[in-house]
Amino acid sequence: MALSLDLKQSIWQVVASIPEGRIATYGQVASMAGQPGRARWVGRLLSELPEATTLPWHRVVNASGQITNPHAMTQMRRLALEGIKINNLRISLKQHQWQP
DNA sequence: CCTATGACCATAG
DNA sequence: CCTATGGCCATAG
Repeated sequence: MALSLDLKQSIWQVVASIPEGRIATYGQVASMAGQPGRARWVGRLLSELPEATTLPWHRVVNASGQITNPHAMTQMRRLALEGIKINNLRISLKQHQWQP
C-alpha cells in the first residue's frame, strides 16, 4: 500500500494523543491508527521526524517496553521528566502503558 | 522482479 | 532472561 499523507497523519495523531507520563508500543500505535501490522512503518515514520518536532515520539517503545532507537539518551531524559521509571533501557509496560 | 534494510512483533526453546 | 526464526511492510537500489 502506498503511503498517503492521510496514513501518516493518522499515525501522528495517535502518537500526539498519548498522555504525558504514559507510553505506547509501535504495534499499539499502528493498530490504534487503524493499520495493524505496520509497527515497523511507525518506527520509520518517527525516524523521519524533524528534530524540532513537538510530537511526543519519546512515549513510543517496542513491544517489550524497551527503548530501541538512535535517540535513547533524549528519550530517557524526557520520560524521566514525566515520572517514568527506566531500568536499563527498559520500562514496565504493566505500569506505564497507555490503555485508553 | 529481486534483494537488503529497519526506532517491529510473536512464538518457541 | 536470552537467542533464533519467521513474519511483517514500505523504501531504496
